[in-house]
Amino acid sequence: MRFNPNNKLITKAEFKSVFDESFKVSQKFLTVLYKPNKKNQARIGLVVAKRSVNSAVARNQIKRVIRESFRLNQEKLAGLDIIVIARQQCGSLDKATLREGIEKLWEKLIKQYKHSSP
RNA sequence: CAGCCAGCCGAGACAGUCGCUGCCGAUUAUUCGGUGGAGGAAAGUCCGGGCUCCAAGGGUAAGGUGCCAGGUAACACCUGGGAAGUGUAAACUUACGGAAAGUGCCACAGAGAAUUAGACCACCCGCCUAUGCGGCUGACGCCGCUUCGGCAGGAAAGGGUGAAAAGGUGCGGUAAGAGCGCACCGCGUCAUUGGUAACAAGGGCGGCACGGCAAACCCCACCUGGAGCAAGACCAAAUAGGAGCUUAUCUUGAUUUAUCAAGAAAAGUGCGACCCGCACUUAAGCUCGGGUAGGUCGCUUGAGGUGUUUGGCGACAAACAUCCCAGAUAAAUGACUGUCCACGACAGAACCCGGCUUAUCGGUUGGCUAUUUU
Repeated sequence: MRFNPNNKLITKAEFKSVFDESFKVSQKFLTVLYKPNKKNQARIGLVVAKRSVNSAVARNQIKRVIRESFRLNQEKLAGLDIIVIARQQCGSLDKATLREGIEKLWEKLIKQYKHSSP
């Protein structure tokens, strides 16, 4: 399974459309916004604010873990535009906990999505 | 063993699987193969440059640097030297120009704090009063000494205050003292010698004048135009209207009723600190095409690295040979599994260099110093 530029949200407009009208799933460290995109692949955008995670190394780490997890799970998420927002305590987590967290969120998201649009 | 200085290395090592990205090649329209892919600080953005765009002139302001010589593209950096200070030493530290141009400040304490400094205690001479003792006298008294107090002086040596009390130590000197005199030290000044210089050395002269603060204003010398890659250049949807050129405004009066004469200006913009000064714009007509989203370039071959030789105490420079070593753009350089060990710090390029500063675990190399022991 590959991870292409096609799988990314790039422009301001794309981000804005998801922020404006979306469904939300969250837990303590992460928030996920999603919106159907009428395509047969998933697209992801990452938001890790400098305000919430101070260290650049930690920011990179978070993005890499989430992107890797998305790559492995993208087939299940096909047809959605997704934005993952890191919350404040995220910088203190280790990789394993973070991966576990994001995987649980994917499951929760899929459940909610299928329930809302049968 | 204790310490000082200088340097080097590291997402701990190896293997496998799955990915991301620049370039090259093939295939061709999305894949495959090869190859490259974070740091010593990539950080703070504190200095100095390159590069890009903007800037008509004059003046003012503001800021920076500050022992000397050199290095450098340049510097607030580096090297060598001087001076002062710290340390037994190796070494380390220093905003290290001017207080004899002017202004200002020197709290508290203290008697007195900066230009004739300053008598609180204690010291000394004199005079007066009192007390005691001694001597002389028949007596009144007189004289000498002691102690206490007062008055008028002398004196900057002692005590005390303070960050600092107006050269220091010693001897002489004196009523007590004092550069009052002398010796040495310090200071000032004059030339000499050594050094490119900062400065140093010894010498002559001067009894000493010139307190500290310039990280207070200030003076002197030198330097600085502004903004930054979201710079800037090019291509270019939807929507919305921009730029250039030509003619000019208002009030009053006169008449030939669309002409003449006189008077009067305002606001904004630009010259990215301010002032002066200057230029342009406002309404109408004509002509012509640009800008936003997004994309491409800028974007990595450079004051480049490595090696050798030569010059120089050194920073560094020159010559020759050789190498190409991240270039992303919501932003790549990663994830998982296994084995082993000393169980892994600080931390992520964003136009590029040279420095400084700050963060930081562990390993390792070389040189040097002191003490103890042999």
